[in-house]
Amino acid sequence: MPERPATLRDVAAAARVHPATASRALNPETRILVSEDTARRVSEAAGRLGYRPNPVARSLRTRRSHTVGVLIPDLNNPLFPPIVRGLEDKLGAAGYVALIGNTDADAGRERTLFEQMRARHVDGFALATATLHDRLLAEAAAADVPVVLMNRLAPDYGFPSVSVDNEQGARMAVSHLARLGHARIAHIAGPQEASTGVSRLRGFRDGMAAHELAVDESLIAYAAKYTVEEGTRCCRALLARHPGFTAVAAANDMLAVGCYTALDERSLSCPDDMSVIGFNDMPFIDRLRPPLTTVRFPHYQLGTEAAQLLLERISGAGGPVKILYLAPELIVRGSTAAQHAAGGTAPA
Amino acid sequence: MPERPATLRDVAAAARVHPATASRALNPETRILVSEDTARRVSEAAGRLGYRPNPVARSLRTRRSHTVGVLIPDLNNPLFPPIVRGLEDKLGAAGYVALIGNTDADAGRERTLFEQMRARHVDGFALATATLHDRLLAEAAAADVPVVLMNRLAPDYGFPSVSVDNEQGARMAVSHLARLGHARIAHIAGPQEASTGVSRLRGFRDGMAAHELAVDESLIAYAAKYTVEEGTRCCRALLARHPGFTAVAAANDMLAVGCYTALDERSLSCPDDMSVIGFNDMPFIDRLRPPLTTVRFPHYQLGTEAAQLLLERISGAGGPVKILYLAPELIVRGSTAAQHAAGGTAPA
DNA sequence: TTGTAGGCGTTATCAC
DNA sequence: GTGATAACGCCTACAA
Repeated sequence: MPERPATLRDVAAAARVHPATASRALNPETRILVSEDTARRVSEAAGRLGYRPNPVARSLRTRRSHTVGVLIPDLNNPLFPPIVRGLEDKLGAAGYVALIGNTDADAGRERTLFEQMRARHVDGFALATATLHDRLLAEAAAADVPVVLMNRLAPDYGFPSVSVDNEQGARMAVSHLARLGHARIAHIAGPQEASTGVSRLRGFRDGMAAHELAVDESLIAYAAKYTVEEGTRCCRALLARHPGFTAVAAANDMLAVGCYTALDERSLSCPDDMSVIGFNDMPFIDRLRPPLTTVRFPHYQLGTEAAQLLLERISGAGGPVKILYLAPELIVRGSTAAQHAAGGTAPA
Repeated sequence: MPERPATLRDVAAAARVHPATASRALNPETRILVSEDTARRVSEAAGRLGYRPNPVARSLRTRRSHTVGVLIPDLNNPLFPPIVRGLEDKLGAAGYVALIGNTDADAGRERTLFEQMRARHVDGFALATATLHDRLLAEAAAADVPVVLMNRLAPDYGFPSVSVDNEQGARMAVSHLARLGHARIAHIAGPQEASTGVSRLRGFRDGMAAHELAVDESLIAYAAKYTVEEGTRCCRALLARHPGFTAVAAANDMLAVGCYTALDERSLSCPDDMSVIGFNDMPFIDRLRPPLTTVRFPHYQLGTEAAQLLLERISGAGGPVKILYLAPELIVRGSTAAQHAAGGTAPA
């Protein structure tokens, strides 16, 4: 057991070569430059001494930290853990580690974290916090930092991205409700500064049109954040206006869960009095009361694909910017039901 | 906008001092060594040039990475995100960042991650994966690496730790069931290589004894992991033995959720036919069907306290090793009910 | 094929 | 109080 961890010099000395040669022998890229025999001697010595290259020194020299910054709204939102795991698993296999930052959807916090990560010389960023008009993204683009967007788009800045086809997913949600006989359908829209918010709203409108259903603008509520509380607030507002709707399509599962609370307050039963559909199919949502009908996409895979794209950018592979869409899938559970004659919250 | 980020040399040149002096002026610890006037000139120049110290170079020199390794079983277990957030928030405030590793309760993966993090020169570890007899911990102790244990204990190795008082919590769970009139109470024990598993089992026994209830060993099932699937498997096994029990105390919420599935399979109603109580009060568990009665402790605070203890160890403050216990709290919800005469799964 | 030399950016340890 | 110097561990022209 070496008191002080073995360094390249130690290995070189043990193999009776110059440190530079040892470096070449140990580095896969340059191993060909060194003779078969010395290469073997060096790696044998390295193994014997338990040599581990010092990544800090390597980073200083190569200006690569093998570290990436990951910005998400909040790890407590169950949507993100599987995405982060996908990302970390893929990055880890390539020798990278992720620094996670939670922005709480606060632009100031986001900027602080971004700066701190840049100061730590991360090699790139995976951002799940992009907004459509985003100063941070503008700066990142100007500074030519490798960036990949997760779950959200920001077409103005030309970054690669991985996300579900939100419009398609929202259309599927509306179609499901329409086929169940619902005609007066409310929408709780997500924040309109995020692409998810506007795309799902657009998908909602398209879906309604496809079924020749009228969109009542008073049946669209706008959530300021993707939180349970905002879902409750929006659903309360819709119920207070009380225009006799029988179903709610929420822009994501958190908002849908918030609806449950608002319905409970009025002793309205889901799905008997009101159908609710979400978006994301986040973990455990299938075990709620009632199990939520929702639109699924593969979270873990979103993470691995994002990692893949980011690694490509970091390795400097120019090529065209890839925009990857994952297919949504409708998951029917217990929160939606056929509209029966007397159902709904008919106007007084 | 400087093309190349400003370095300490640049600042020194701009302030017309030697780099070493600039370093002293900028470093809070050594600022007193430098004259009022030059200190001002240097920081002014630093500000003007937008100087950001290069943490990689600093790490190489100081052998401090301002980075800590965090090992947890699985980020997808909803218990961990709030703990990790507490940890990260506290560490971040002190200029540290966390590297998260998911071990999936696999000793091999754990070792690999540990080694990789050591290779990256993390300044310490926060471990939520400790087992009672743990080679990794033995080595960490021998190597004198700063370590703090989260949620679990390992008394043999003398590390500081933060956890809930598991025995007390388990006793509270049993008392709750006993007061509801349950006498034949089953326990789904956690893995016995983890302190949580043995402490909660001991608390279960103590609680039963306190209420003068007999512990039927055939009513104790042992889960190999803290997963929903294991909970289902264990509950199935208990029901198959069918010894007329009316309540289950599970060693954690995941196991309790697994019970729901097993009960559903037999068309047994919770809480009418069977009361179920969990442990942890993890996020969203209050919205399950039925809402789970459980034992709560403050997750976020566990993270912040662990960060605090770790920072103390890293800063080299010797002192006695602190073992911190957080108080458990019983949270009564809909999964437990009074035992009624005809209830339970009476033997055939 | 291997050795030499220099430097990545910072800080510790000397002198002055 | 400040400057000079060296080193942290590694990589890479360039030279031999």
